[in-house]
Parts: sequence; C-alpha cells; structure tokens
Amino acid sequence: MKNTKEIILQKSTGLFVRKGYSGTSIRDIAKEVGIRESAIYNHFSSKKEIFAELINRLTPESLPAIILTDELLDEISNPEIFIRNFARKIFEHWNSSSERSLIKIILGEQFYNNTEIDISFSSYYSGYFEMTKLIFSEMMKHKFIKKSDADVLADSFLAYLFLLRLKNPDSLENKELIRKIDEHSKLFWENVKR
Amino acid sequence: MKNTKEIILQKSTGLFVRKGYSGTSIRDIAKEVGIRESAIYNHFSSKKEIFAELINRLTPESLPAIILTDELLDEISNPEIFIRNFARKIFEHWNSSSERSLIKIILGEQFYNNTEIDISFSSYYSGYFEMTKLIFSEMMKHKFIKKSDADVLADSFLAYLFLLRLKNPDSLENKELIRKIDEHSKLFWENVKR
DNA sequence: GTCTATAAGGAGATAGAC
DNA sequence: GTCTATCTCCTTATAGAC
Repeated sequence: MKNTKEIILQKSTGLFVRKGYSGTSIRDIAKEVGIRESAIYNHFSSKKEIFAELINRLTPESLPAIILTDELLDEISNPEIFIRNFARKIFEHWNSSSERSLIKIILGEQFYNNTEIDISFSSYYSGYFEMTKLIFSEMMKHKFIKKSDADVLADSFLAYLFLLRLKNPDSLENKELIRKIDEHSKLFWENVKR
Repeated sequence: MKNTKEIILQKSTGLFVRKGYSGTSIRDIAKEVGIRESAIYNHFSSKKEIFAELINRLTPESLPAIILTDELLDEISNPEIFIRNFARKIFEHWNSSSERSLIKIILGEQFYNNTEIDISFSSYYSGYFEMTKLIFSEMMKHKFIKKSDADVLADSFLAYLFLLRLKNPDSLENKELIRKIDEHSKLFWENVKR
C-alpha cells in the first residue's frame, strides 16, 4: 500500500499530463486522490512544489546509464547492428510510460511562465544529443564511419526518432513503427558507412 | 487603426503563446487590450471562441500555395538545388512569426482537454508530410532520386528541420542555422541521389 | 461599444478540531 | 493526517447605464 504522498504524486502526474499545470487544480488532485484539499498541504506546501517534485522524479540522473546497456555496447564493434539497436533503444525509452509523461509535460509547459520551474525541450534534448554525438565522434575516430559534422549527424539520427514519437503520442508497441525505425537506421548507416 | 476585435485577437495570441490557454484569463486579455473584461463580450461570446477564431486565422488554407512558390519550382529539374531551397523554405516558414505562434500553441495545448478545439501535432504535421512525400514520389518516378520508402524519406527530411525549430524556439535568422540546414540537405541528397 | 456593478463559483491556502 | 470551515482573491460571464 502506497502512502498518500506517493499517491498525490502519481495522480497529479496524470492530471498535469492531461490538463497541463494551469489546467489542474489542487481540488482536482484531492478529488483524484480521495482526500480533502487541505490534506494535500500536509505533504506539499504548494501546487508548485508538487510539480517540482514530480519533474524531479521523472528526470533520470544518468541518461547513458539507462540507454547504453551492456547488451547494447557488446555490439559496438559491429556499427550497423549497433546503430539499429541504439535507435530501437532510444525509441523504446521515449515510448516508456514515465518518459511519455515527461515529454508531454515538457512540451506543454516549456514556454509558459506559469511555474518558475525551468523546463525546456532544449535542455531535455541535450542529454540525448551529447550522448549520441559522442558515440558518432568515437565511431569516426575509429574509422567505423565517414568523417562529417557530428552535430548534424547526431541531430538527424535523433530527429527522425523524436518525430515518430511526436506523431504517435499514445502509441504502443507497433510492428510498422519498428519497421520504420529500422528503415531509418538502414538509410542512416548507408549514408555514414565508409 | 485596427478595430478592437483585431486587437483582442492579436493580444490574446501573444498571451496564449506565453501562458497557454488555461494560464490566460479574460482579465489578462482585457488588460493588454486596454478595456474592461465585459467589453470583450461585445466581440466574442466566450474565451473559447477567441481561441477558436485565433487558431482558425493562424491556419493557412493551402500549404503548397505558401511553400511551393514559382521561384522554388523553377529549380525542380535540378534536384540537388531544389532540395536545398525546399529545406530552406520550410524552415523559413516555420520560423515566421505567425507560424512560431501556431507551433507553440499546438505543442502546448495538443494534449489537453481544456478546450474542445481539436488541435494536434499530427494533423498540423500531416500537411507538410503529404506535400513532401508527393515531391519525393515524383522525383522517384522521374528517376531523379533512388527508389525507396517515400514515407521514411519525407519524415527524415522534415524531422531534422522540425528538430532545429524545436531546439531554437525563439531563433531569428542565424548563419549557423542555415549552414546546418544546408549540410542536412547535402547529406540527404548524397543519400538519395542515383 | 465601453463602462460600472455584480453574480456565482473556482482558485490556492490556512486555522483549528479530532 | 485528515477533517470542516473559512479567507481572500481570481475566474467567466451577465445586466443595465451611458
């Protein structure tokens, strides 16, 4: 059995995702949790604090630790396979329930002054970008792939995956989607291989 | 001198972009316009109606008419140049003031149930997708480019441009940005040419 | 077309009993 | 830790004078 604080966080995540920060009231949250509004204040001192805590929990400490699993890195000497699996892994991650929530909240709130919480797509994305850029830079150094602009390479690799994510906000696992991701990886590989 | 209705639409666009639909009140709008809240209701019957009218005005009737200018189509027989100019044109369009507003509002509101207005990234994007897919399909038919999956091609062409747009929500003209767009077009062309 | 005044309810947040 | 009760301000919207 979860304690009330956890339930508040869980329910308010759902509400913020569906209705946005401004569109969600303490009243809404209390109703979903099944307590009075005043009881919320035993656990959080303000609505903003709920939001901040929730963003904090949704944000992973280390992205590479999540994405670059041993299983994935085992294939690093086979760049074609590695690129395919890397793409699948990133999309799978973006398709996870908590990451779907985070992306929706970031895209929904990034521009607004309603919270003083600093969230922006740029800072969200930069973790993925730096990681991907590093991988391609290393691949260039080891002559696995052609020398070219690593920034553009990383962006064009990730952009397609993120677009698929945007186009399918509620998508589950889907064979056609995986086919497209693999097709993208294949085209990408044809383009960068030496 | 604009009339009040136009000023309301103009000011509320700015507010919806900055603070979102739920985060913007009739009071905010009235204040920006310089009239009382009640005076708003001489022009619109509800906040929702302002929003609907504004989305309607921001949505172009025909996308191809805006993007596929004669100047652009003159180069169609030179696919490398056409692709470069097409990419530049789309980004320039996405970077225009009214389109920046529309994109921000769509990304900010698409998931929420706060308005009954149906806006989603998917339907916004599909106009660009269909147009781009058609162009590449024609290019394949005329053997200007290699035969491959036109869906994946169109998405990967547009995805990079849209990602740049997302990464730079307030960007103005920028040489580095144009260089990246051109680099993307070049890589893309190398990949699809026969 | 804009104003003042006001309704009727929702917002975030607190005090104090249990 | 949750409740009832309440505060104060904000919300959308309307009525009616000018």
